[in-house]
Amino acid sequence: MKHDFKVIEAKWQKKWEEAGVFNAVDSSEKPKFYALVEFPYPSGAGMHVGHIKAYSGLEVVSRKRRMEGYNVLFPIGFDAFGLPTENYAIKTGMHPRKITDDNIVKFTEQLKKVGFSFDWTRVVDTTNEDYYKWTQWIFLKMFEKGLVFRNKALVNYCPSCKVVLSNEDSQGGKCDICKSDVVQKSKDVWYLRITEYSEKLLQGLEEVDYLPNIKQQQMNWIGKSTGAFVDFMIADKEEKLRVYTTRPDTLFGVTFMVMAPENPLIDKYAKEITNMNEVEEYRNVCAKKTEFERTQLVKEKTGVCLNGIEAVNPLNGKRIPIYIADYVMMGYGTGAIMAVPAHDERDYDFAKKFGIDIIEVIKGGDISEAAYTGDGEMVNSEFLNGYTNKKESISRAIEEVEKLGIGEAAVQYKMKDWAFNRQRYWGEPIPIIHCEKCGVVPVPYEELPLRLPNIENFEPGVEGESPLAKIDSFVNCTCPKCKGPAKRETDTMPQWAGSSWYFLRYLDPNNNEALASEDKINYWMPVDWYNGGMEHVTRHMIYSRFWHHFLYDIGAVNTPEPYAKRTAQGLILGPDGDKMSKSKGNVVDPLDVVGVFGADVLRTYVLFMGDYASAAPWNESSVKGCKRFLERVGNLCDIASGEGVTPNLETAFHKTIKKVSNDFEEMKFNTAIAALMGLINEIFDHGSLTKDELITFIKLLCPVAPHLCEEIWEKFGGEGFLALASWPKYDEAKTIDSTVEIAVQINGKLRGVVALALNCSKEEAMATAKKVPDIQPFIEGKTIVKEIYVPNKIINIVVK
RNA sequence: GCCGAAGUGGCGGAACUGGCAGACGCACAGGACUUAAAAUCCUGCGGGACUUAAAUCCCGUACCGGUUCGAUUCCGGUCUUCGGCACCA
Repeated sequence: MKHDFKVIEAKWQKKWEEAGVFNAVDSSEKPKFYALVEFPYPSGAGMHVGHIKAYSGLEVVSRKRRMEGYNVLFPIGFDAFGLPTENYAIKTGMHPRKITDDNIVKFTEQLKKVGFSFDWTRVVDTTNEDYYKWTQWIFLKMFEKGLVFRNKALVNYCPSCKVVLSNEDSQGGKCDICKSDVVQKSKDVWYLRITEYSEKLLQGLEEVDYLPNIKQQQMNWIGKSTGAFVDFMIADKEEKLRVYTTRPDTLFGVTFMVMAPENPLIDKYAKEITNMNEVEEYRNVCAKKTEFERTQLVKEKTGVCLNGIEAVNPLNGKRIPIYIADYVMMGYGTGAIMAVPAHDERDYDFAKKFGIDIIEVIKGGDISEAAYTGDGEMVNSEFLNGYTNKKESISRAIEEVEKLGIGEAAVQYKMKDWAFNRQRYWGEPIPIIHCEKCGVVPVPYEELPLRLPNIENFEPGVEGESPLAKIDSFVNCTCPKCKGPAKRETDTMPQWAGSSWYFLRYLDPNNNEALASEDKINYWMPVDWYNGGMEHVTRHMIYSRFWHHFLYDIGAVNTPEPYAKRTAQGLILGPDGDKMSKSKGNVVDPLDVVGVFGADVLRTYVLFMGDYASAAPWNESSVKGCKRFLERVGNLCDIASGEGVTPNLETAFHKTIKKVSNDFEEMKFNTAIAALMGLINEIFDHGSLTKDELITFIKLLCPVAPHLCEEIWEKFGGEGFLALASWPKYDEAKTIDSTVEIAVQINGKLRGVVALALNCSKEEAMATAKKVPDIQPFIEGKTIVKEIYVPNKIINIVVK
């Protein structure tokens, strides 16, 4: 039976929407299931096949859950603030509001055409003032709790976008948006103190079910290291020079100190330093380098000795020189290090170049050749001599350092505070007022939302100021504290702000009193399963976990961790195997596929094309294969008659129900679909099936190709929607064949196959195997050394 | 450099806990149907040897070695690709 996909897809999409089949209810006798996918940025280009794959995974799981009797929340929304829209506004003169609204309409239409089972009554839009009111509210709460601070700092600045970027947005020294080189610039920056949550974010990973590589990446990003602070003294001064080290047990191997060029201590002792000219010159050279140049390109060590001052090793009183060098960063640890050239490659290179002593304190290498970074016996280290266990020697060293009052055990994290402002229009205004008298004053809660003024010119200022800085009516205000004249902050929040809590708003999208009501949060949270891209693991995922931990600490949510489980889909590559991109011209438009083959085929293909978590290239021919499969499913209607079970197919059906049920849970959609293809091949080989079996088949396929399956369900008199019908059950006993074909090996080589009764005895199995004609020549006249029989698996006869 | 994942036919990919490697799909080849093509259906399809054919045998999961009756799977080493981090003390 042929089904016109254009007709049936439109028909069922309309019916589902009218009946509200996929609308979640906020309390229910049923168990709840909250499935979350990363909401799209509504770009002008429209949907990408990548979106389809990203949403299809939990789409299938959500549909299965509904059929299993869960109350499912599977929402969608739009993460709509951001630079591409603003840049488009600058180019075309259109207002970002208009662009965003148009794009949201377009995306909504496109998503609906694919038949996703989203709850369309809960759509959120981060640029809606009723939404960003609460983004601003969270910011003010953080401000209140001291997690927001302002600092003049060298920041990553993109000269092309004219915008300050966070470390996360400038990975590799390139602007995440336009890919131009990022430069360092001194700016007033608003920071969120995410570092306050480093340990919580790390610990939290232990309770959640994330894919191991996701956890690993987050751990690397947080970058915890344990060690100690140690105070060296500057010789003849009352000045401590504190360093951080992971190997306090190598203190006796310290032969010099290095400070970051920016270290303010240098200025303090400028008078003492006899070669200050040289020092200043070096500092200037360093300041011109970008972070990228400093960390990526420079392998040759450079630096300058601070003549006139020296440091003192607190354990043995030795005087050692102090250098400045750009291989030491101001932003990590204390901005100064103790150098142990014998056991650190960087210190070794530096010492060799500057002719500094190298003292071995760990045996095992040849320090005349290279730094030795392995383990070994401690030497030349007084009370540490003889230790061979690194852990023990470190804790002994820390013990001593603490006893002498010259330092303490310490922990450091690589993660830095979150630079939170952007000099842009299309973002949430930062609700802060600058008053000459009162300083920085938060906008009172009751004045939220602080609305974006309606403006016409979106160009940033020449110095990179926000376009809002030009709007006097926005800038000029009265101070909430002293009622005197004051000025508003004109920077806006970064794109990541709105997405840091959106999953809470889905629970209660129209609430005017709170982010979401307590009851709804308690009912729905945490998200049971979150799926998205690997590219968001170190940004969106870290940020939103941070916000959620904070909301938990102020009692606004019920759990510290927002997501119980996190998975990720792999990219869809272009047909040429390269990443899809406009410039390469290898982009596949999902709507083209829907137009030619239909949504069911598109959905089936993106799930069948390969392992869900891996990247796979698009292949038009393979799409046709999925089309053929669905047509064959339609053809099943012609050969379905009668009720009950077909004896020859019974085991195949039970096996398939089991496989599909399990595979969907493990996101192994490709093998689940393969199993259904295998089953349909068997059915056609057999020539007929019962109506009951057909219903089972379409129930299993429904999460993947719901339109076709609903249509068949209706034709065969199904009541209500197939989307809400019961998920098929299998009988474990019936998934097993009564006879098994097992391989017979001689000396581990396959020589024949034998059919045996299930769980048959070893004697019987061996006797049967030895009678097989293929086997006989191999055992005739030989001595049987060993007989191996693994029931239902294998027979192996070892002969000599 | 460090951390993680992976390497299987012409292609995308299967293979439970160590037990018949290549499921399923694509491509390709042959056949049926057709005036013809498309579509559909049937058959074959890792490489090699031998053979009219059937059958049979050998090799084969990046490479080298090991453990085992038996290894794509476990262990040691090497190479390659991808992702992340990176002068982080």
